[in-house]
Amino acid sequence: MASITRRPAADPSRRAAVEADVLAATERLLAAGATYTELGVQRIAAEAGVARSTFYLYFRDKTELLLRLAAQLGDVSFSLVGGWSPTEPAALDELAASLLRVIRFYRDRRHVLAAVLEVAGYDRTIGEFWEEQLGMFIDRAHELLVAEQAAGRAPADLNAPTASRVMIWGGMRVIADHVVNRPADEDASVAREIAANEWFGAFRRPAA
Amino acid sequence: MASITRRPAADPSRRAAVEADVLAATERLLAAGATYTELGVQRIAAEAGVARSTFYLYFRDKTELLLRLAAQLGDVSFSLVGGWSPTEPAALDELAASLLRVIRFYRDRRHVLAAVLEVAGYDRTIGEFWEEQLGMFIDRAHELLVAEQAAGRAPADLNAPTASRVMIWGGMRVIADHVVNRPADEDASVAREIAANEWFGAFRRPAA
DNA sequence: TTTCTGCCGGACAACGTGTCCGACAACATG
DNA sequence: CATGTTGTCGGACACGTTGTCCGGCAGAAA
Repeated sequence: MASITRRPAADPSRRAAVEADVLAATERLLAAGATYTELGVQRIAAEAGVARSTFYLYFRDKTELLLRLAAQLGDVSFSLVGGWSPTEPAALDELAASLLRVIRFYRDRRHVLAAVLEVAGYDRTIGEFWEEQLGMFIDRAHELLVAEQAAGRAPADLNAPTASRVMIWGGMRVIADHVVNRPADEDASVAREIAANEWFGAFRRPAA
Repeated sequence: MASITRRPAADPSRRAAVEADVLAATERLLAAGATYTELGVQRIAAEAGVARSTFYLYFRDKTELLLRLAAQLGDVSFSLVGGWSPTEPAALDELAASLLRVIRFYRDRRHVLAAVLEVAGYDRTIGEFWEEQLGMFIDRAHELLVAEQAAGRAPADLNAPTASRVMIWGGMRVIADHVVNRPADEDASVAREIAANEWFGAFRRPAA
C-alpha cells in the first residue's frame, strides 16, 4: 500500500528507465538473430540486467512487451504516406518517395517488425494489433480509389475494397521481407516498383 | 528388430490408415477453430483415437505432421496456374480463371493453409517449406515478365524480380485471407481483381 | 535509527514436448 | 494348442516455458 504521509521514494524517471532497458535489451536480442517466440523472459531479463520476476512488475506478459515495442510501428509509418494523394502530374514520383520513407523507417525497426509479423500468426492480441495498423492503410487506399473512380480516373469496374487489400498486404509483405533480407541500396528500386505497381495496377488501371 | 524368418504381420494398409486418421483428426480440430500452435499432440491423438505415444511412432514431431498435411498445397495449386502464359487476347480472362481455380483449391484446404502461414512465422522448417512453394510461383512470374520485356510488351524499366515478389506475395496473402475470412460467392470477384492488378500493374504496365 | 519502498532470487503450479519402457492383446506359426 | 512376435497402450520421465507468489534485503526518506 502506498504511503500517504510520505512521498513515494520512487524516482520519477527510474521506472521509465528500467522499462527502456528491457525494451532495448529485447531489440538487441532480436537483432542478434533470436526469434521472438524462442526468446524467453529469462533471457530478456538477464540481458536487461534485471531479475526475471522484476520483468513482470513492468510488463504483464510477453505480449505486452511486444505490443509496446511495436507501439508506433504503424502510426508513424502511416503518417509517412497518409498525406499522399493521386494528384497529377507528380503523383507516381511522390508515391515512390513516400514508400521509400516508409521502407527506411521500417529498416531501422526491422527486427521488431519481423517479430510482430511472426507473432501475429498465432497470438490474437498481436494479430489484431497488426490488422488494425494495416487497416489504416487499407481504409486510406480505399478512400482514394473510390474518389478516383468517382472522378472517372480509375475504372468503374475496379473492385475497390479488394484492390486496397491487394495493394497494402502485398506491399507490406514485400517491404517487410525486403527490409529484413536485402541490402539498403535496393530500397529506392523497391519503392519505385511497388509504387508503379499500385499506380498502374489500380489508380490508373486501363478500363477493361 | 524385425523378424526375418517370418513375414511381418503388419497389414500393408493399416499403417497408412492410422496416419490418415491422425491427419484427418488434425484437420477436423483446425476446422473447429483451433490454432495449430495451441493444438497439443495430446489433443490430436485423442481426437484420432490413438495414444499420445503412438503419435510419435507415426510422426517425428508436430512439424512433420504439418508438413505432411501441407504436402501438396503448393504443388497442386502451382499446376493450376503454371500453364498460363500472357498470350493475347484472352490472357487477362485466362489469368482470372486460373486464379479462381487456385482460390477454390485453397478454400477446400483453408485451415491447413492458415496453419502453415501461422507456423511459418516462427518455425524454420515450415518457413522454408512455404518459401519454396512461393518460390515456384515467383520464379515462373519472373520468367514470364522477362520474356514480355524482351518482346517489348512489358516496360523495360520494370524491376522484374521485385515485381514478381510483389505479385505473388500480395496475391497469396490476399487469397489466404479471403479464403479464411470471406464467403465463397466473392471468389470470382477477387480472382478478377488480382488478375487485373497483375496484368495492368506489371505485364501490361504502361511505360513510365 | 526507524520505516517504507522496490528489487532480488528462488520456489511453485501448470502445461507442453519428445523419449522411454513395461504390460498386454492380437495373431501367425509350428 | 503353445509360442513368439508385433504394435499399441498408458504412464513416467527430463526438460523447458510461463506467470505467480513471497521472504528477505538494501537503500533512501523521515
